[in-house]
Amino acid sequence: MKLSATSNVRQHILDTAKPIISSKGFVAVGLNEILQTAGVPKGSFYHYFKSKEAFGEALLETYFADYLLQLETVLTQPGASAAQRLMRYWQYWLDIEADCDPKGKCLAVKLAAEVSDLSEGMRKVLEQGTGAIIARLAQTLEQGVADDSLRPWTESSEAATSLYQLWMGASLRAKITRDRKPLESALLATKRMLGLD
Amino acid sequence: MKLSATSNVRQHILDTAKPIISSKGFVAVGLNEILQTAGVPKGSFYHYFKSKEAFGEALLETYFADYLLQLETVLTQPGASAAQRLMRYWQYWLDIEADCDPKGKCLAVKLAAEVSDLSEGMRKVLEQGTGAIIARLAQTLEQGVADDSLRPWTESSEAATSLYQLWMGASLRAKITRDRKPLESALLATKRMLGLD
DNA sequence: ATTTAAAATTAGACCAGTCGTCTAGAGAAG
DNA sequence: CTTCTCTAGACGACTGGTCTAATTTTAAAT
Repeated sequence: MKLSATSNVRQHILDTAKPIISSKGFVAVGLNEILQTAGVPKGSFYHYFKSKEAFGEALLETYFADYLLQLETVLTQPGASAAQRLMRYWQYWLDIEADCDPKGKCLAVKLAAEVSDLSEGMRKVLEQGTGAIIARLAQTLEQGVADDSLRPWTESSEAATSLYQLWMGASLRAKITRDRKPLESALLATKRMLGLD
Repeated sequence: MKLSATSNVRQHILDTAKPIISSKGFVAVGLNEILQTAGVPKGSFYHYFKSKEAFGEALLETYFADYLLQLETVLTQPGASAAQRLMRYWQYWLDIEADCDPKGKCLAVKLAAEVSDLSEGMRKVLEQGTGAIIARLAQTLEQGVADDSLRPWTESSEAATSLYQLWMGASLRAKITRDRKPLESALLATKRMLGLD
């Protein structure tokens, strides 16, 4: 079994597609563009994915898997209070989303609106992925309550939900205005909502 | 000059397109679908708009114009405090965005991510439109400070920005989850941020 | 009132591009 | 030497936005 090679090509397609779709969207990008960039013939694509939609689901799945891994490392930095770890996360978010190049930006923000009325499968992955992120944030909020480094205005999972959504909205508006002010507003509001000032 | 008829057809195309694009997005919808639905021949389109992109700009322009008008009536309801008028606005937002049918929903939320990396023209309209909404909200926040019906955590325009973005994010996530919880979280957070509890 | 010039509107051709299919064969594994 | 995975890319059926040329409508002038 050549399973490693199999997943290499598959993963290579996914890796190539990420920055392209991240900047142009899902519908606007054709398979041709992705496959030419990846140097993979079209015939192979349908060996690894049964349709463009299935490919979209896989793209989001791997994206969230990676994201959650990174999130984990940020939120478990040793020698920092829960509040500090959390704020470092938002700071990362700000830096990434304030960058001009859309390639590295959050796929959830980019695709949520476009895709969730279009593909039930992709919508579900988005739902599960964002849910997992929020759950992980809630966990750190709990820790912050325990170590008394922050004081959320409400129950942890409720607070995590609102904070995550606040940042989604800020990122969306940052796409519109093309500057970091929306994100800086979010940072300020976040501090306030966590009782950090 | 048949100027009225001209703008009628033009406006008719715009009106027809709004719900379609509101539910399927900009790129995913072809001119054919819009024009067939509108009963306008394809050849006519380029008489009224110089390109699909120009049409997109016009669509957003009329959308924001209408929106600001409605916003104005909600925020000037007589016999209510600034806080009450503002909360009624968010409640409207919640009701619209929690509805299953995407046709009536906010075009800014639907199109921001998809379009602002794609068309500079549409991005600018989005920027100007959301800016105007935020400015109008800030005005009511000021009034609320004046009549002492609410106590924002920061300067009015900063607060208006964060609130609007919070609701954009909540709407985006409501699209993902297909329920009203994200919006209810936003409502709760809003009340808290305005010192209404 | 009839003709004519001009403008508004439409029909449909156009080609590049879409997703997905399909047949053929290359390459590796057992 | 058979079997199976994977590659190759032409192909079909269709849709995309755009544009030019023709038609219809309007207004003006005789």
